[in-house]
Amino acid sequence: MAKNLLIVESPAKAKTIEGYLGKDFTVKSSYGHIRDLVKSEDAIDIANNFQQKYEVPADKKQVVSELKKLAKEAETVWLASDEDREGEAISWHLFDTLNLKEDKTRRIVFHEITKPAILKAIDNPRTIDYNLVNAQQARRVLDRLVGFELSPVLWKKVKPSLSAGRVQSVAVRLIVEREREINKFQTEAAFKIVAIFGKGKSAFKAELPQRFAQQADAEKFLQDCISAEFTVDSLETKPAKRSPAAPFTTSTLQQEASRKLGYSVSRTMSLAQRLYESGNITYMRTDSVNLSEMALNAAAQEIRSAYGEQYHQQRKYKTKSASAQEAHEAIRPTYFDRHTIDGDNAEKRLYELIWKRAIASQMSEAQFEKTTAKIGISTRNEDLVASGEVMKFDGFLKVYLEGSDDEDDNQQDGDNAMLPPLQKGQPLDLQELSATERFSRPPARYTEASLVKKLEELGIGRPSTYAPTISTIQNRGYVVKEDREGKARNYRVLTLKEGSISKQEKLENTGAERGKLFPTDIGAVVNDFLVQHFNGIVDFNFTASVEKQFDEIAQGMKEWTDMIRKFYAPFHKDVENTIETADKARGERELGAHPESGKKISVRIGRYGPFVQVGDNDDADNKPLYASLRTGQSIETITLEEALELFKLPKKVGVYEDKEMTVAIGKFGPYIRHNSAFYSLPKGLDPLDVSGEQAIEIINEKRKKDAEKLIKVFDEDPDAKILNGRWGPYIEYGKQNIKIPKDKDPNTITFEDVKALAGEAGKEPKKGAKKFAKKK
DNA sequence: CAGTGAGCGAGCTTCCGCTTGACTT
Repeated sequence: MAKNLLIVESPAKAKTIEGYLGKDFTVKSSYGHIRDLVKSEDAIDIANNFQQKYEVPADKKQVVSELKKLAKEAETVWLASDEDREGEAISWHLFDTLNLKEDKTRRIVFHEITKPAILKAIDNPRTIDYNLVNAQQARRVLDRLVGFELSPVLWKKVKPSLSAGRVQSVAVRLIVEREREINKFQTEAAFKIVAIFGKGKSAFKAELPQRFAQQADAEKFLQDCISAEFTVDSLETKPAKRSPAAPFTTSTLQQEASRKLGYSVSRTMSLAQRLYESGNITYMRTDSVNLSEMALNAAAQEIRSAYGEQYHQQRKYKTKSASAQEAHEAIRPTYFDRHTIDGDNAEKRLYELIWKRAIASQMSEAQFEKTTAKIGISTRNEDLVASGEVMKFDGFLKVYLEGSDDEDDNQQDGDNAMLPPLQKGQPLDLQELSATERFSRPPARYTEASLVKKLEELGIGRPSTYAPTISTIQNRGYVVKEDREGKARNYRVLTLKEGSISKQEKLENTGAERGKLFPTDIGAVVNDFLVQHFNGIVDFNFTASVEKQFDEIAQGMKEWTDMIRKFYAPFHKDVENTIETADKARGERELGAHPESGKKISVRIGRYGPFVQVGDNDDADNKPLYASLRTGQSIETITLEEALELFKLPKKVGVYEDKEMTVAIGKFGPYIRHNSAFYSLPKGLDPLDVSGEQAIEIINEKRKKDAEKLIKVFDEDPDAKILNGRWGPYIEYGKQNIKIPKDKDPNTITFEDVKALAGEAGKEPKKGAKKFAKKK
């Protein structure tokens, strides 16, 4: 029996540490927190100094009972959870739940999983820091109070099942406000002047630093240049350098994997988890950019042997973020000499990204020579500017260049190009001069990753919660991640070539978005409601200000119950006030009057989502008409014309086999409905233009395709079929799709098998039953 | 993927942070 039981938070960490410590130590994991506040209302006794009621959740019962048993048998129990607020609380919960004895328990901490760091920690045990534990309790209690008092207000005033919280509500607010900035953005157009000098290999570009707002001024500029002479007025060459970025934290890894590999935040995290579990990288939930001494040395050795001494430059990075708790190292490869790893493609790519970033962070800077030439125009006062860059030493760029969120492509023009040798006073030969109309751009919509970046800047959320928070706000229907098509836009180009000016009108696509976060109407209404009634909570500085107080509690300078009491009294009053006095929030907006009937047209949120209403509710003679908004439309931006369009559908287009055919637009686009079946319209076909003949054709074609997929229909029930799907045969039974088990042959399956496989859910599974099963 | 949109009422929903698997496709 091992004399010592050492408990860490993560099982992968436990395995590594066990290898360092030898036979005297059993190393186990708590799998994170082992206790939480009970779910019920009485979790916090407000009248009794915010006394909390904790319980061990069902999925942790087994962990706790195993740890209890091992703790009883051990001589000494070492609590080695992370050295931050949550980690300290985990140690305390373990101490309390496992009934540990003070004289048999040691609290130790380390920031890196290396043998010397762990041995050093064991030599320097301490006791549980109750100030830090209290800071965590304050954090936990505050979040519960805010979340569980605010959410029910939304159920009453907006819609059931909604949620609000310190973190998620600010995330939604950022997206709602960004969307409004974009909506009200006024595009400004101006003409950008670009000249091309010289021919062939010695051709280069120069730009006019200022732009012309008016076409006439741009044209005048081109006119003046017809007879002008161009000379190099000045030449300046300056050295420039670029330094590598710090190794990854959770947030920067998510951003860079999104930019360079196109991974969603949750995909990145699950891939990283696999890399961590296979021992290839250090812990992936961290806010630290710090590397251990051991890692610094290993990186140095690898850089020297792979690239040479001149490429190495030791660097220690400091965290910028004030909220960082730095319980771990930065994310780095466990072994720097592994340039690549075994695993699937996605894992490999993420590993290589992590490897390159960590290696580059210990490399020398890249050196450039930047040349700027000013080119005078004999007929004008302005100068054209040409700039070029020559790399003198690649340094860290040999392995890695950080991506950029900036999608601006015109900015980069000519920036990295090389200039031919030039001399001051040299006359230049103009090949072409163009004035192109360019437009100012609204702020960019958030991607998952850029939202994480913003939240981190605001100190809101933690590495372990960025990905879940983004899922939550999408699951609640506050935000959708979508592609949206852009719009065509005309722009003008004036070109001076061979002494004459030509004018052109060109077409470009603008505003197309891929994988961006858009607020829904319900998100906007909930946000406005919270901003109006609970401004203090959804304030961008709320978290920062409570964090400051948590820090004071952690330093023993403040009583946690005092802090919570001071917060709770006015907050609770607001809650009660709002329940009593606030109107129901529906986001209603009047669009105007119907052009023919003069009836009022309005939009608002209803039980089933945003819709348009024509006519008044209390008009007894004429019941109002309703139509749901389509994907991409919102009650904030829909116009009267667009709203009226919605009433043109669904439209009856004819009769086929004695049943009506109706064209409508659903969640997945336009479709024909016939005899309770759905048939999607082919792309490009305007749903308002579909004729009866076209509809019949579409229906028949779909039937033909379905018939090809069909393997068998059961005699006992025609709703039970075997079909050929994307991944092979499967059973369709009513609305349920069932995978064929490996031990069954699709050709010999009987109806009895189908019923057995369908199980309790049966032919028409209840909505609730399915949802429940998924949750469990 | 339709249709719906008033109001009643039972019984439910909900937070943030720390961890992994167990699910289906």
